[in-house]
Amino acid sequence: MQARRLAKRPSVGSRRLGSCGPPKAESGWRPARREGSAAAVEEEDEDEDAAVVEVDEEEEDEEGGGGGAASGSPPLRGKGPKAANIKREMTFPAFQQEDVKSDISQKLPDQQFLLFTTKEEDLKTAETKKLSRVHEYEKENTRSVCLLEQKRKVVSSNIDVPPARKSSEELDMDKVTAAMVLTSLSTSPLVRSPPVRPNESLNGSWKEGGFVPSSTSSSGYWSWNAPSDQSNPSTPSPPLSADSFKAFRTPSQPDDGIDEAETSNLLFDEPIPRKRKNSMKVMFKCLWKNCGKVLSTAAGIQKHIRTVHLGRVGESDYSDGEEDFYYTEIRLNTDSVADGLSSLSPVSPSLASPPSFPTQDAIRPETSCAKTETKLMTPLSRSAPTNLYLVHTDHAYQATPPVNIPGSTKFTPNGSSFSISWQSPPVTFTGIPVSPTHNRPAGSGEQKQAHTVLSSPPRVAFGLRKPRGEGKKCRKVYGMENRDMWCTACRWKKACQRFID
DNA sequence: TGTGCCGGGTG
DNA sequence: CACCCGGCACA
Repeated sequence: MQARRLAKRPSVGSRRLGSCGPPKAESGWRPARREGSAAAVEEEDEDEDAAVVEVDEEEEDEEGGGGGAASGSPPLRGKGPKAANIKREMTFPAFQQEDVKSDISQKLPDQQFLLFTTKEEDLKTAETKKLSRVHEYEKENTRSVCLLEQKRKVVSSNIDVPPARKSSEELDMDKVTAAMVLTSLSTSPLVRSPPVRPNESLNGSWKEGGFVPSSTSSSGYWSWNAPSDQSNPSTPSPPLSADSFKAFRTPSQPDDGIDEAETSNLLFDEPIPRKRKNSMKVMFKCLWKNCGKVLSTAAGIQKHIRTVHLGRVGESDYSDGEEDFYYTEIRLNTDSVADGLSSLSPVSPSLASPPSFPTQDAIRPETSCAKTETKLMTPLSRSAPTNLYLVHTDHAYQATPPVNIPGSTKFTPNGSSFSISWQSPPVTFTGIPVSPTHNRPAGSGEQKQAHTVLSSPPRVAFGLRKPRGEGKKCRKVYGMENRDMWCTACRWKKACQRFID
């Protein structure tokens, strides 16, 4: 016996080392580096983004543009105005990508015009019209940008958080946005009124591409509906115009407080019936420990994180996306609580989009972080003061704030690893490095997986032993001297089967 | 420190 | 599978 024990001990020791039982052993876990299989995830992320944009449009329709820029930005939320993101913001929804290639080339207004104009002077007229239209919209776009700014100031002053100054990146994004709008205007089949209406056969092909004449087409407006979405058949939103404008909007302008309808009006001089104004203000909160700084723009918060927390003073333009992990987007309801609650309902853009996340929780739990978190009301949202916070974490690794909240996922400041901690000190987490969202080198799937773990109590997550039974046990009842009267389980030092709790 | 019992070894 | 025990967590 003694000899056996002596022989066993070493093996026991090594065994324990390898086992992943109690948290104690886990403290030795080494986190996976964030830099992971970037390529694979990027592709996946692209899909997701496209889907998000798609859904966002649906939601936009539903809210009647009340969300304005606020609801327009979610798909791009959390993506700083980095050069890499510019590319992303130019990414069309999946169906658009298809259509843009095929349909636009066939159905652009000028080409439509060509279809129906044979004389040379008509061609010239078309060219002139086109140019004048471009100039016109250039003016109007400038005007709308000014108004956006104005509106932003008003909204920002309504809440106590001072708006971050528009960074140069944002301005660049404005330019990009304007350019995109102009481009789309010059190529869009119809913005105000089509020079010539397509004939029936053309209509057919438009339908195929998802463009269907709306019920208001008699007034010269066409609506554009995704084939799968027939819920809003008459929403006037020409391809690559209003929606595109929204889609191209930079996340650094999360909420300008401008109605979508207003934007459309500005851009298209269209008397769109006003709908309820969206009262959600999207802010970006720094999740760095003991910081909690809130800025109104992603760029601002990224800059803040880069400079203040990451100490990257000289590389303000450079971003590896790491700072994305350290802030979260919060939706600040400036309306009544009731409205806030309704906004928390599953209609939320990121929540009510099964198509966007076809492989949500059950199938791919690691991709559902943000959503799960929102559903579960994170500590941050719970600790929100008077205003209602709706926390969105689209950023990889970012589930809950790294502030002193037990049970939060956090990322170590060195960025080389992330960790889950149920207490303040982080417990490193081993995970499979998965999808870097966007263009960042790190993975988003990781975060979501981590969050899945967080969604359940730590005991369950770590599979700790069940609560000790408090009833009588054989040992107590019979005593050591009557060990032969014990149940076998007790004799074997297993859970008592005679006095089961 | 005593107790309950998990995890794993041995035969 | 029965049996045993190291060792951990908890009271």
